[in-house]
Amino acid sequence: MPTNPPSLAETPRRHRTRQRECILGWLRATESHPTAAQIHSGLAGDFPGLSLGTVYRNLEVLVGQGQVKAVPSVAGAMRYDGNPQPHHHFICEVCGQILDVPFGEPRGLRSRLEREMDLRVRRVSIDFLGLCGDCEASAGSLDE
Amino acid sequence: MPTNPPSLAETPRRHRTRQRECILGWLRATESHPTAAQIHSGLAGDFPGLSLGTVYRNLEVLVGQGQVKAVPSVAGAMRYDGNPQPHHHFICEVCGQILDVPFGEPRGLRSRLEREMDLRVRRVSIDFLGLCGDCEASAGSLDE
DNA sequence: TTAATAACGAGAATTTTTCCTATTTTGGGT
DNA sequence: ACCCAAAATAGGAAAAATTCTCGTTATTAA
Repeated sequence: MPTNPPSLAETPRRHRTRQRECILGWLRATESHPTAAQIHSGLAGDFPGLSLGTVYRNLEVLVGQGQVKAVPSVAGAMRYDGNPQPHHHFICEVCGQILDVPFGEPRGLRSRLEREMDLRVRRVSIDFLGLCGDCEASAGSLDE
Repeated sequence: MPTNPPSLAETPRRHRTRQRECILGWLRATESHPTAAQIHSGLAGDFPGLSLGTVYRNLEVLVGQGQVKAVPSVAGAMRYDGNPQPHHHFICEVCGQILDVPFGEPRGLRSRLEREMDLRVRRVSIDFLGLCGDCEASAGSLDE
């Protein structure tokens, strides 16, 4: 059950709603790559009645439009990223924090795969796993 | 809630159990990067009473030992990979299939990040997203 | 204004994952 | 071979994450 088949057919004409704009705005305003539940409670102040289902529904739409990226994590819930620019992530294996990586995809990577494997690459996602500065500092003293 | 803190302390002495060996064997024998539920039902013939909890528990152990890799997916459940060698994945956005990529990490990638961002990289995971050969063939005629 | 329909909120339903408990298995000494 | 404590198991309950249903409301274009 993948998300978006590459069909360009019948795209519904989206209505602009306060809810969707707030979700997108909130996501753009944070660096934290939150879960759907975190977005929901973060918005609870402005939207006393915002439902979690609405958050999920809109994230799906925004991901489909390419305005938001879904970041699957090795542990726990899906994280969402309001940065639409192509970029990669560093994930701290201790605290779970996700950081944006300030450089792009190595040149020639996707064409190499397409050349070797008869398939079409549409995007490349690179995750760096390790210890963030803080966690390295506090763990470094114990085992090394 | 990340999986394995980098503590090298108290590793319990594992017992060898038929269940765990079958899970690992089954995973090594397939190319398909199955979910925990698929492993469970795939093994149901040999183990009439194998519980899904046992599958999850053992996968967790095997991942901790580095014998199995957990592959988070953009949509749906966690996938598991019995190939312990460092390698990367291609994921078909249409059929969801996961394929192993026959080459490794571009040189200098992790050191570049460590140089730029004050952190420790322990591994790099590259996912190529796109259309597999079959799906490209059947979709190519519609929208292109 | 009105018709068409996208989106909403609430909650039920599903799916995925973890946790708990009594019971069984394991490996190491006897 | 027998005993023991630690570790693992099945099974089911429970929690967490996500999707779906449905009656209602909001948005858009005509």
